[in-house]
Amino acid sequence: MKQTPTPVTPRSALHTRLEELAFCDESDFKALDDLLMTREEVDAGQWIVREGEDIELTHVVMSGWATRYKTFADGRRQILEFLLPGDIIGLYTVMLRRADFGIETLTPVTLSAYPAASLLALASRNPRLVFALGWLAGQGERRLDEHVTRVGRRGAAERMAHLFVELYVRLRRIGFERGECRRFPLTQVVLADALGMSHVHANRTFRSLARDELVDFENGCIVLKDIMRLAVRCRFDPGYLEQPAAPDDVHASLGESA
Amino acid sequence: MKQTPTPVTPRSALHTRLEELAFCDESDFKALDDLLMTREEVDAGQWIVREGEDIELTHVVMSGWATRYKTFADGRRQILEFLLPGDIIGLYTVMLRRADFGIETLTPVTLSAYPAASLLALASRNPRLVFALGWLAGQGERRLDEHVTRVGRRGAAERMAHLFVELYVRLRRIGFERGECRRFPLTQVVLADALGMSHVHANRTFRSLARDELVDFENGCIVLKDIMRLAVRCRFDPGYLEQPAAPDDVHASLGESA
DNA sequence: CGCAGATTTGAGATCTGTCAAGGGATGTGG
DNA sequence: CCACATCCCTTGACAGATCTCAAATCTGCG
Repeated sequence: MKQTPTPVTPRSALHTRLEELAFCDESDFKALDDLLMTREEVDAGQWIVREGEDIELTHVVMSGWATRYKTFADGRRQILEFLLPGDIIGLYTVMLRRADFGIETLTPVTLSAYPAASLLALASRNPRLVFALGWLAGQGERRLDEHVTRVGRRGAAERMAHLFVELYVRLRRIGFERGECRRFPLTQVVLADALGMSHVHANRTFRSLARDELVDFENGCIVLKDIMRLAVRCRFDPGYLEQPAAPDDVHASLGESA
Repeated sequence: MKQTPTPVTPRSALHTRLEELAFCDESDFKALDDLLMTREEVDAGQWIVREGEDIELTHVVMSGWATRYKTFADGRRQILEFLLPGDIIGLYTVMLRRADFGIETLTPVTLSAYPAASLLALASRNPRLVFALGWLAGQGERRLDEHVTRVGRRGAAERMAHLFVELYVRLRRIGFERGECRRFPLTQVVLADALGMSHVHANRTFRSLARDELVDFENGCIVLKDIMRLAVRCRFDPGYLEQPAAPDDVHASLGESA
């Protein structure tokens, strides 16, 4: 019988995502494991990265929830994305050195980290793995694209429903079971900062969804009650979360060099 | 006397940006030139990439303006970013194969393109160049971050002013002269789609800025009249556009393998 | 218990969207 | 050359969405 103290065992979320790509072989996964030897536990509500800080390590979320955000001098805040297990923080922020965003945990979080140069060293020995990580970065950028359209072109209820469905799909994909992928440790203030609205309006919008029995609030957690209807409500198109395989010529090119 | 038919000679914008990085040597630039041999002229208002289309080539904008955007079935549209000379379209969209965004020209555009596998082949011979391109991708992601906060957390006038200043800074950086970097070939509908507001409100907001003599509309072009006051109006912080050098360990690591 | 943080609700002000209409510039065909 | 269509900018009026201010409730915690 397996002993899994956390819902998702460390590293498995990242493995799960890369396995879907069907691109890396055993030596790649081995190299990844070697890269991610370190483990760090962080409490909820803590900073992982401070805005404006120089970054020397690339972090990988192994378990827990975090947010990446920007703040204004006057206190306004915009959450750029939610970081879930298997997400890499600033794959090339390392190249840029300075982070102009902050990272804060929403729950206790387990992190791994590696220095930028390690990844570069890996490039010559495990090019497919480096490519796969770049592919993860590409997925992150697509989600950011969708976040722009969500905030820019959707009404409040549609916007909130859309975020909920995205989070649900992402959680499912990394192996969370039926119950766990519907429970979000999100405060309504956090929700408001992610969706670009006031916390008062976030509450009203949430209440409205709750009246329609699409969501509920239990024990400080947001709970999705009817994902299908939520998806319909916001005309959710999962295209931007899909994980297509790499083109053949890329396969060929990396196959040689491996 | 130089013969320069276009304000920015082909390829120079990309060169200019990479030179600022002070990271690539002559052999890298040579490899870049070889990569970007093709040239394609596209009229204004044309598609370069259609939404949902499979992409097999990575495009680089050599001259002209284009937009990257997403549309909804009901006609709503959100512009994700403006593409200027030296910008690379979907550096790793190639990895993801399918583009879930469209690219459309605002002016006549000159493009270069190369197949994804070429870049991978380059990785072993010119790792610094590939790194530098990734660094450009990182800058793009930062701009997208800022776009999210702009749309999510700024009022209409502040939002518009902020976009204007960003475009100004980007144009300056790639070598446009004083006059040229203040003239934008933007329709107010385009502005509205970028800023996430209705075209009517975009017009009112623009008029309001024009009344304050911050901008003007001449000959179908938006013209910035007072950049300093625009920057003050939106508390513009250029941090996210800065181009820090790569960390030392990255230098060291790539120096060896070159 | 008392505090701190989170949710919830109301009321009024403000912002923004929609609908509608007019004007100016440009291009096309007769 | 004119008539006409098209595209874009502009404005007004009104409806609706959203923000701010304010206050009440609730919950977990020391």
